[in-house]
Amino acid sequence: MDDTLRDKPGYLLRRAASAATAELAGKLDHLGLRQVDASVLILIDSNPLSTASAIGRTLDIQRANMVPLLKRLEDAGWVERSPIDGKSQGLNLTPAGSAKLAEAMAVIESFEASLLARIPAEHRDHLLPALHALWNGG
Amino acid sequence: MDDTLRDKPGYLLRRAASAATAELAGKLDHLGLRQVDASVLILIDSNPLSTASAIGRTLDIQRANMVPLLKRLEDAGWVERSPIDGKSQGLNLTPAGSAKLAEAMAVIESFEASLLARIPAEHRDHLLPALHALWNGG
DNA sequence: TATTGTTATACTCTATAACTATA
DNA sequence: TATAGTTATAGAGTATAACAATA
Repeated sequence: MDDTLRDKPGYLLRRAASAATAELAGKLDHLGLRQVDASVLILIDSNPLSTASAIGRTLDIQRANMVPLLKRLEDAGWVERSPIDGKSQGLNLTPAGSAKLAEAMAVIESFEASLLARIPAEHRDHLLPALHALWNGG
Repeated sequence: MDDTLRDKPGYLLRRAASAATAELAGKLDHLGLRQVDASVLILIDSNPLSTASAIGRTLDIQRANMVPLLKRLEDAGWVERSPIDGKSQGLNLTPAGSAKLAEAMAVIESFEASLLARIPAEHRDHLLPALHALWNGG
């Protein structure tokens, strides 16, 4: 099959992202985490007391879809809420959440390192700047 | 919001792909096409008489999901089938399908060019080799 | 035995609309 | 007026299992 699409940057981008996504998802699955769960844990950890809405805005997740997501993290005992004012709730990691995040970070960092290792050295350092330009230049 | 994720290649890859995907989807929408429709038209064009199963394998689309997809393209008058043997059917573009593909290609190529143009010149030529290594090196 | 095309179905992810309460 | 949290729901997209017919 002649795959004419192989050299189209948009197609390649999608396929590479999809392959990487699937691979990482498989590794995080062993921890009982989806990628989005890990992303939320990371953001809460580096932004204690931020709200569900703010986390959602950063990750492009609708407010409404944050509800079941956070419920899952709360039910697992990884995240807790504390009232900020009458309408907002600040999110924080529990000790169990911090421990789970540490496990997740180990998986993620080894995965990211392995991603970069696959790229020939002469191209490697150009990937992040290029992706950054693509993401923001839209 | 401190976005710790900004410099993780896997995350950046996913966000860049998602942004590019959404942008191209918007442009193809004017033609009544989804991205996957365009991909299928492209592959049929460069591989006449290939089967639905073969197209699906190349694009990582399940056989079962090719059925409604091809039905849509057939109903639009862009694709036709001709029996290869008792169990396989070869796919081809109709003249209307070729015309639609030409429109789609114009959109896609201008989009791809604009994607590359966003990348600073010193990084630009490294993107495709890097993505290729990521996609295949999994 | 393996493959093609197909049907039916379930599951995940995401989007939208509406509502309450508070800032 | 705008925002936070929530509920309910709809729509894509994708995955799985099963089947008949053919290679």
